[in-house]
Amino acid sequence: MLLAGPEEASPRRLSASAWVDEVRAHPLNRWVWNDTRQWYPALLAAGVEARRCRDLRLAHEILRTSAHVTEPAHLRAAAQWRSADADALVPAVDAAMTLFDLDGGAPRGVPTDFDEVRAEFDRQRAAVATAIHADRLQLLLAAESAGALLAAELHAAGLPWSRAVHEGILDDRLGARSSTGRHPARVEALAAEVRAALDDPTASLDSQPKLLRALHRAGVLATSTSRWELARFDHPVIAPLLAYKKLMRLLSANGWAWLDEWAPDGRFRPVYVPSGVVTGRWASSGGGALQLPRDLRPAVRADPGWVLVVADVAQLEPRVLASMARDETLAAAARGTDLYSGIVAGGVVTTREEAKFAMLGAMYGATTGDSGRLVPALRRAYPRAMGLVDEAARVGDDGGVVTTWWGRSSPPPGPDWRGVQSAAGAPEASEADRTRARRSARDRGRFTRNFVVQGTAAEWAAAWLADLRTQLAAFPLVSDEAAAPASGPVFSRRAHLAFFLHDEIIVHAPREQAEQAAEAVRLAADRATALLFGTFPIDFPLDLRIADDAAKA
DNA sequence: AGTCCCCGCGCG
DNA sequence: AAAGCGCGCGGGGACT
Repeated sequence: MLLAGPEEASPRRLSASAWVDEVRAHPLNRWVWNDTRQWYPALLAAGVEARRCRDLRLAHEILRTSAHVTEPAHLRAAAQWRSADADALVPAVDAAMTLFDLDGGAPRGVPTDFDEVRAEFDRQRAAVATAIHADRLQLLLAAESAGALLAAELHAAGLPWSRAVHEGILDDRLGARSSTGRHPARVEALAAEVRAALDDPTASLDSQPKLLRALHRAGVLATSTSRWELARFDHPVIAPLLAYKKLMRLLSANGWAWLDEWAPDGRFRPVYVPSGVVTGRWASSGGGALQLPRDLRPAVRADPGWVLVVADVAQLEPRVLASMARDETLAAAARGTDLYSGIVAGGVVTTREEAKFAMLGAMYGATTGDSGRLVPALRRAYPRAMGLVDEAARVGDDGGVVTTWWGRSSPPPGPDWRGVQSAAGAPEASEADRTRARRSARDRGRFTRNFVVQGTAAEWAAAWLADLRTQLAAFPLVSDEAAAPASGPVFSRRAHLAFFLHDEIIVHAPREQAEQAAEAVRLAADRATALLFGTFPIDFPLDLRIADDAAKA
């Protein structure tokens, strides 16, 4: 059951087939539905695109907790719309789903009943109407919903993936694949080297406790087996062991098994989870889409006659911070392409690396080490920007809630956190109680410090994506297959988004649309900046290239 | 056999 | 080299 139609008109009930016809006839309408994941994959498979929507499930989550919503009581009472309660019931995106299911499938997840869907839409409109910064919340809900559409489209499109290139990298790095169930040749050779250096022919290298004991027996008194700690030791076992660990990582995370499971047909199709992170960042599920190793990027390869437009934003988070805080000094340092060089040019620190670690330290809450040591210099140079994150940390430390530019609020502290704090305040509290409470308050302060920046950066990225997606939807189809019966996503015949990772996008484009797509990417970034920050003088420069593969320069 | 947690490492 | 934020995943091991 769907609630459909432009929001100005009165909602109507539609059968699935009537709805498909309706979407085709009125592509510019905004469709309101309970949960994009429940309907859109099947529609895409049927060759139907939705241009705009309101995803009530995602919007509910934002509005229920936003500090800018002054009257949340009705929304909060509608617990059936909470994702956390409903998610366990939502079928996997890839579940065999046909258009018949749209009418007859057993309803699961958030409510599908027409009247309940309409009631939730009304609750949300009322909540926004009385909210502070209602205009920003509207933008957030629109961007969030566009993200929901895009997530389904990205999955349907897939990231073009060359099995041959991937296999070539594996052969090159790991050596020949064993046919006898053993590790590949180079991995086996390194394992033998490690065991020889340990003088322990049966040492187990893949079990952390066993490896640590074997190292101790050989005189390497490490406390962990992490790469950073092992690298400090001067012992013949270290070099082959680190090499072994590196190769084993490639083998287990992105080896032949990964290739067979996640890119069997020349497309990598992760499940994207918009707002899967509390800050509003996307998460992903399956295949490790958010952790594709740099070394494997050459395997991302455009189809014949197509190219990739690969673009990322340079230093997105510090630029967002400067804009939120209206810090014109930091914004001036950010002018041009490299914010960190701008900080050095301002005489704040002496090297680009120092500028980078100081800025990361300021946004993450570093207190010790080189990073923590450099933060005070930044605080002196950019009091407005640093004041914003310091204040966010103070609020979190104090048990409060912080909110992004467009109105997404951090979760309030849970009962465990409050329990630790109140225990430390009791008369009989021990020093250990107070220490634990201070540490937990600081931990939360670092979280809220980062939340406002990471969350607003996610909003900038969402605005960028939504604008770009709309632009690309107007590109002409390039093949003459339009006359053929619809099958598969329509957008696979024109430039379309194929990947998104926090501050980076990949567009897969027919060669003749490449320049136009690249221009759309740039224009979308400029519009996103204006949409969030108006006329504040800040640059969000893109690193953009058009290439056959996505290898980093 | 299934479930949970830890460790380590990949990404932004 | 830097230890500060947010994730997902695979492997091992402890437990039921």
